[in-house]
Parts: sequence; C-alpha cells; structure tokens
Amino acid sequence: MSARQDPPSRPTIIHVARAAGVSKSTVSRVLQGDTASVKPETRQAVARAIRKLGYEQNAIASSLRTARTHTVMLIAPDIANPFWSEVTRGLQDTMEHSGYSVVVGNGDWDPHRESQFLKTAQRNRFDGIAINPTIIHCRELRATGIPTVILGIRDGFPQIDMAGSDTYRGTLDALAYLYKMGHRRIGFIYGRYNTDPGYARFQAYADFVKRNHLRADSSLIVEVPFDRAGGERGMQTLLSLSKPPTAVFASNDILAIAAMQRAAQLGVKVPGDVSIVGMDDIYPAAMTTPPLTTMAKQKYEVGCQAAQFLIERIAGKAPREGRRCVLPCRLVERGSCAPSRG
Amino acid sequence: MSARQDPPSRPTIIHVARAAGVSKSTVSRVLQGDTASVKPETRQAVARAIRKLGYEQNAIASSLRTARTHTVMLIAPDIANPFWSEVTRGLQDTMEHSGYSVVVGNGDWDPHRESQFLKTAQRNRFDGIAINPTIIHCRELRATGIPTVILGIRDGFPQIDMAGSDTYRGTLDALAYLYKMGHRRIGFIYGRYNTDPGYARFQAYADFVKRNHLRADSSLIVEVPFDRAGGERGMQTLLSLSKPPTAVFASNDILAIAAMQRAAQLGVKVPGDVSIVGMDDIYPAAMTTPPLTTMAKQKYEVGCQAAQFLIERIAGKAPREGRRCVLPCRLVERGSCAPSRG
DNA sequence: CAATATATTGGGAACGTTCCCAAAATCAAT
DNA sequence: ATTGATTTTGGGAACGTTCCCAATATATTG
Repeated sequence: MSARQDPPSRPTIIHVARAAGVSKSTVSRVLQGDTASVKPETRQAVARAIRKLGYEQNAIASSLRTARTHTVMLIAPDIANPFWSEVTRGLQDTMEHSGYSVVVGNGDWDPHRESQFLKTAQRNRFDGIAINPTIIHCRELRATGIPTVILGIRDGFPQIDMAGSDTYRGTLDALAYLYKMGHRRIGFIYGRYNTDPGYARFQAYADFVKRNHLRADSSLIVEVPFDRAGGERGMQTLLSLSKPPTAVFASNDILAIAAMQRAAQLGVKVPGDVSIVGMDDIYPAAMTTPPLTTMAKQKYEVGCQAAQFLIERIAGKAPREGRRCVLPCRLVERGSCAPSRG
Repeated sequence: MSARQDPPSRPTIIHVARAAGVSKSTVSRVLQGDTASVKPETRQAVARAIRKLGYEQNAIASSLRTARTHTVMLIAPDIANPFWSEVTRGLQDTMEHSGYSVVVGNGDWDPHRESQFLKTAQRNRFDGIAINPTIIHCRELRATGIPTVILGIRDGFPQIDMAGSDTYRGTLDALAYLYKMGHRRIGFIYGRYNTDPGYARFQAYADFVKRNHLRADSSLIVEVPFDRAGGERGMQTLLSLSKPPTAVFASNDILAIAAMQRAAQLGVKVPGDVSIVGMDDIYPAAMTTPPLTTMAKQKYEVGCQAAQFLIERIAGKAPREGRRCVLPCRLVERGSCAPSRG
C-alpha cells in the first residue's frame, strides 16, 4: 500500500562495536562503566562511536538478560488526593535518585484495579512495589515474589517493610488538644476504609473517650466514605443532633474541609460554634477560611523513607524481617479551633 | 556465605508447553489469543497448564521480540500542582483502558531533568510520550523517533499532535468579564515560562488593552515565577502602586490564590477593594475565602484527548500532519469579583 | 630471552518471547 | 485409496543485551 519508509532502526551494540573496531563484549563493558577492565584508548574509541551513531542502550534487552528493570510500581488508592501526590513525590524523587523509574497505579478504591496492577508489576518484572493496600492481603503481596514496601502502618503484614505515620498517637494528640480547650462533646467523622488505617483513628478515639471518662455516645461517631461528599454528610449529621458536639475531629483534611464548608452553609460558625481538627495537612488546608487546624503528617518524608526501604530490599541488603518506620504527626494550629464556651 | 535459597525462578512458556504436552509456539499462540489457529481442546489444555503453574507472561521478553512495550511516558513540569494531577488522571485512565501503563516524570521546571526523561523513554523503548515541553524543542522530540503528543497548545511543533486549552480566548474572556464589571485598571500577574504558554496570556492581555483603548500601563504587568511565592510577590507589587489596579488577572490559580492571601494579609478586601480572577480551576480554588472566580480548563478531558491522539499515533492510524484539539475555557463565577466602585 | 603472571579482548551461549516456514494431521472430493 | 486443500502444530532463528570462559596481548620476573 502506502510506501511506508522503514523506520531507521536504531543502532545496536553491534553497530557500535563495528564502528569502533572492537567486539560487542568490549562495548558492553564500556556501557556498564567497567572502567577496570578496558584500556582507556579503546574506551575512548567506543565512546566516540557511541556518540557518532547516536546509540542509546536498549534497556529491554538488558533487562531480559539481567532480570532487573530499574522500575518500581506505586499503587495508591487515590492520586487526586494531594496527600498521595506528596507521598508520591517523595518516593519518586528518592527512587529516581537511585536510577529507578516509578510507574504509578491509581487504585481508585477499586479492589479489582489493585490486583490488576499487581499483575502488571509481575508481568513487567518490576523490581519493586510500593503499595497502600486497601483490599490486597499479605499472601497475595508475597506471592508476587517482588520486594515490597507498604505505605502506611498496618497489622497483618509481618514480613514486609512499612513506612507511615503514627496515626494512633496523632489522633490521640488532636483529641487531647480539643480537650484542653475545654471541649467534652467531640464528634468524630470517621472515614471508612475496608482495612485498618481508619481503624487506628477509631481505636484512638475509643481509647481517648475511655481514658478521660467521657460519656461514650455513639451518635458522635459518623462513618462516611473518604471523600468530599462524605465530609459534608458527616458534618450535617453531627450538627443536626439534638445536642451537637462543640468540636469535631475528621479522619483527614478532605473530610475536614468539606465539613467546614457544610457548617458554613448551615450558618454554623467555625470556630465560634464548632471547632474542627483535620489530619494530613494537605496543600489546600492552609487556604480555607478559617484556615484549617490539622494534625500534619510527613507525607514527602514517608515517601522518601519507603523508597529507601525498597531500594535496600531490592539490593538484598535488608534483614529478613519487616522493618517499620513510623513518623510522628505534628499539630499545625491555624484558625479552625477555639476554646469551648460551655 | 549465607545459604541464599535460589529464588524459585518463574515458569516460562516452555514449562507450560511441557506441562500441556505441546510446543512453545502453540502456547504462545494461546497467550496471544490467536483463537483462529489453535484447536479448542489444546487451547483448554494450555489454559489448564498455565493456571496450574501460575504462569505469568514475561513482558520484557515479549517486548524485546515485538519492539512494543505498552508503556508511555508522561513528562509534566510540576506534578504537585493539582492542575497536572488532573491532566495526568485523564491521560492515565484512557491509556490504561487501552492496555498501556504510564510512567510519570516530574520535570520540576528543570530542563536537564526533562531531557533526562526523554532519554529514559528512549532507552526503555516506550511506545509513546506525552509532554508539556518547557525547554525541549521540536527537533529533540522528533529525534527520539517515538510517537508524541503535546499537552497544551504551542507554536513551533508543526508535525506533532497537541491537546490543550484555548488559553488565549480564555484570558480574553476573563478580562472582558472584569471589563464588563466596570474595571478599567486591570493588573496582570504574569507567570513566567521559558516558552509560549505563558505567552498566550500575555498576548491576550496586550490585545485586550489595545482593543478596548485602555491606557497601556506596563506597571500593571508583573512577571513572577509560577509558584506561591510568585503570586504573593506579584500582588504585593501591584498593591503598592501609587494607583493600584481595581482588578487582577492571574496566570493560574496557584498564583491567584496566593495573591488573594497576600491581599488579605495587607488588609485589602477581596473583592471589595480588588477583584481577582484566576485560571485553571484547581481543586483548592473552591475553598478559599472568598471562593475564587476562575477561568476553568478541562483538565481531565485534555488528558483523555491527548491519550486518544497518542494511542492512534502509536497504532499508525494518524495522519502525517499534527492534529490539535483545543478545548474551550469556561468562566466559573464564585466570590472573588465585584463591580468596580470607580 | 624464556617463562610466568596479568591486563585486555573476543566468541558464543543464554535470557523468554514471537514469528516465519515447513511438517504433520485432518478433511473433502474424486 | 489418492490427491489436494486446509487446519493445526512444531522447529528454529531472531530480538539486543550480559556474562562466562577462553584467547590473545602486554608486563614482570628470573
């Protein structure tokens, strides 16, 4: 049909060898920076040939032979959430610094997609996996045979490295902060996960109530999906209680911000009528009115640390047992909290 | 040293063949879904063997043979900006839907990194590239020999597909909106790019001024870097003018939001004392106080369209000349603008 | 200078697929 | 049963590297 011109196929190591008057073995050595076992002159000659031909190494062929792809997969539940963007950046910067590329899979809270990505990682022989598992279990992860790190702190993954935040402690501290301001009826907008991470917050809330001898009032806990609509609905529910809370802790900033907006719509003043504390400290938290007081997580650092773990494990320099790096949270006081007027 | 157990090497197509009592060719055919030329029974037998051995195809080997990787690279200047997160999501969703993985490279406004990513794409024989070029030129892009789509509308890339927003028209409309509200002194916070995209806005501003016979006052144009600090500085500069503008158009929402915050810090009321219009409509724009009026871009859709172009071009189903898809902007009126009191 | 050690190099097998082509099996028609 | 067409299968050469091992060139020593 159309006289499709043959795409000028890229030069291979063999073309380079020919041009430099050496064998492909030698070229390969130069390519790998094996400075010890190749004479400087030949080295030069090869380099010249490479430049002249515009040769680019074929990573595919290399990977096939070495069984290393220098690529890892990141599986996060929701890249649209700035929280994960930040974690991703940390991971990516660190991985790239060590010569790895990062493929990011957006799980989108869909269990099917999650295991789909796992398969992709397997087929493509990725060197590592960083994942915040929503539904995937330990055995499936280990069955891949690929070095793995978990983003977040989870039970039930004994042999796997984990990097995350101290959500339990952070939640406790956030609640203590409100308590110290005189709040005794504290609502809890509880983002629902299928698995533990939400649970740490829940646990902390329960422990807090017990420890301070507050009356356990289950109507103060509302469970909602982890999105904007969830936050709005949560606040709505809490405020329409016959005895609404004077303060609210939300599982994350997305929920907290939405809650704050809904409060405003209902004519309830923040922090005058109700105080709000969020968690994560995502980028938009600083620009709401009032700016959101929140328990900040070290997002970028979590990503970096996870990458570090992963790199070591890939290199086989990690201990058999799983390590965990738990970074503390830190309260960022802005304008969404005030002393209770009770 | 340590008795490292041999990792149980994955089964290959040959193991499957052996188990099913057929040749590797036949297994390969089954794998590729070549339903026409393999007898249903053998097909079944192979499928059984695959399941039994837990075989996973080696995409690397496959790629080496077929010269197709089913992977594309996205190079964006700043993934932390929610604008790019959205575009990325659109691209990713569409690409994944067609069986492609997406590697995202965060250019971080660093020209060196940008061409570094290009090299990576080349070495890994990625099937496609989607890029918002900040410094890279057309020839370098074409020299890769990889099908490419540009995110955004640019001059100087004649043969390359582009998907983006009508920034020129959008800017014009935003300014017209302010004009209709009675504003005659309109400031322009001009995000600096090395290349055109900022320029479309600049051009529009200049044309607008001329067309409406406004006095060309260069002190109303401040050029700043494309980040939060830039926005704050820009606003500061404009407000300290002896005759400050009554309205400001900012190149994007990051700048606009920062500008708004700086105004508030300086005790200048928005929109009472100064109106502000942004561009992009990123996620945080809705939660500022007042919420930001902005010229919305169809971020997700741009990503989808770019993916579509790329997929077609990879398949060789695209015309030789570059196509362009220009999506219109749409004004989202929120609370940061008010009629001029002049 | 011979003999040995050491620094460089080259040849070829392997990695796990795909794909061409030929071989074998099946079917249809005489 | 024979021929020919058609379906289904198998064998082996690629793809572009790396890496082992052997071969050669060079340096060192007596």
